[in-house]
Amino acid sequence: MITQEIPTQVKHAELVARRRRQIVDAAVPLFIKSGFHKTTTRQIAGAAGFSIGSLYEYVSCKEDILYMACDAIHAEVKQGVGHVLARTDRARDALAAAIREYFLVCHRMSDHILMIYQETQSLPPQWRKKVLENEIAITGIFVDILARLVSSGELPRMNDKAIELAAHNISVLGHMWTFRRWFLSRHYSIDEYIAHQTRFILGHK
Amino acid sequence: MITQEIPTQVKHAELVARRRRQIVDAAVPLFIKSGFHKTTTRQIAGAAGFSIGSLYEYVSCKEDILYMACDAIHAEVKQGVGHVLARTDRARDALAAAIREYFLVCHRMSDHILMIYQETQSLPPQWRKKVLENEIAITGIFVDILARLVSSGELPRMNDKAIELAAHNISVLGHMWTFRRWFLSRHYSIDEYIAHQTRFILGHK
DNA sequence: ATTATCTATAGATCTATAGATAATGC
DNA sequence: ATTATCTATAGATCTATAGATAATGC
Repeated sequence: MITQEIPTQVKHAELVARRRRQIVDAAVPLFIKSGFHKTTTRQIAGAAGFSIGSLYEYVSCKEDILYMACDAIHAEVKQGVGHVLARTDRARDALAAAIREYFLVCHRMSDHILMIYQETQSLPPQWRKKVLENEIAITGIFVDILARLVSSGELPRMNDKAIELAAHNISVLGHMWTFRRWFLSRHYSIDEYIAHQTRFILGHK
Repeated sequence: MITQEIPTQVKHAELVARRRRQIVDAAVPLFIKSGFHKTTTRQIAGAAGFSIGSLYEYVSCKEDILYMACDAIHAEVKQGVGHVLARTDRARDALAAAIREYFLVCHRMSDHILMIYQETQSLPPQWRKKVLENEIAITGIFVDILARLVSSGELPRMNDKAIELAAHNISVLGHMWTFRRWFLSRHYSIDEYIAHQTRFILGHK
């Protein structure tokens, strides 16, 4: 949880968590709309329903807010995809199902994922590192699925490096829907996109 | 050429072109290092070797500089890949060769391509549109190659939508090397990356 | 004379904090 | 009393331009 990582003078821990949630909920749409740099701390405080002074009781700088926003988005993506792993399905279709689930999450959270692509650079190194680790963790879900299917013989043999790269490819092809959406959505529905990309990933069969 | 699109009071056209090239050459490394918003117009003018006053004789606003920078980068990418098309090779290897050439351009221009991903949002709509059109033009190169190979029977039949999406995938998997480089380059050399991705794209054969 | 460049600054922000006020809980 | 919130603002920028100066070409 973010709450532990950013210092605050406020004692009541549950209040800190609540206010920070308010801050994130206020900030994300603003960052999506105007970008990090053009969004002011006053706007965020206003949208969250308190004053600029109070805002700074819960964060130490504007960058903290961006980090909390990125972290919350990644948490939601993880949660959206995570329950796919729960199904201990070993069928080859398990991969297609996981891809579908993940791509639908990317579709639903298109603006949010795009925002992370655009603003990660604005994070201080320590926060950026954490955000990139989250990205790896999400890719890791696909590494697991692929490895399982390969070892059970549902997918052709691949070495670890090939598996890892395939997992990155799946991650990125999901993101592609978000950062090329301005083009893709004019030519493909999300279902068409998923169908085509699944075929592409599984080897044009 | 950019030169025609941005108004200026300066008469001598060749001077305008030269100064704008200076501006772009000065701005790109600064944008890469600090991002668009944290780079000041003064820094750019200074790095270009003239004053802030002169800078504004050649651009009407800071965003113009970003647009010129993105445009110059895309021109270089196009040029780097374009000469692949010149070879009217119809062998199946033509695709592998084109992928290789393109991925090497992405490798060489890693920082530049990443910068475009991060800063396109900061462009005014009219400039953003042009930058995205450039992106489509580059993808178009792969559409052409794929279409040619399909129609000559070197690649299995695919409908137009599948071809177009495959071309986008190639473009984006090249970009992936730039925006996941912090991870990928620790695990794969660019040659390994190209080898794996070529196999992935051509269908895991 | 005309054109290009420079210096100095107007004007507009925006982040982060200090100090004052309001709300809470023992 | 202690804790949380608010108001007001210090301090630091930064973009873009106006007006003065230097360079160029007929």
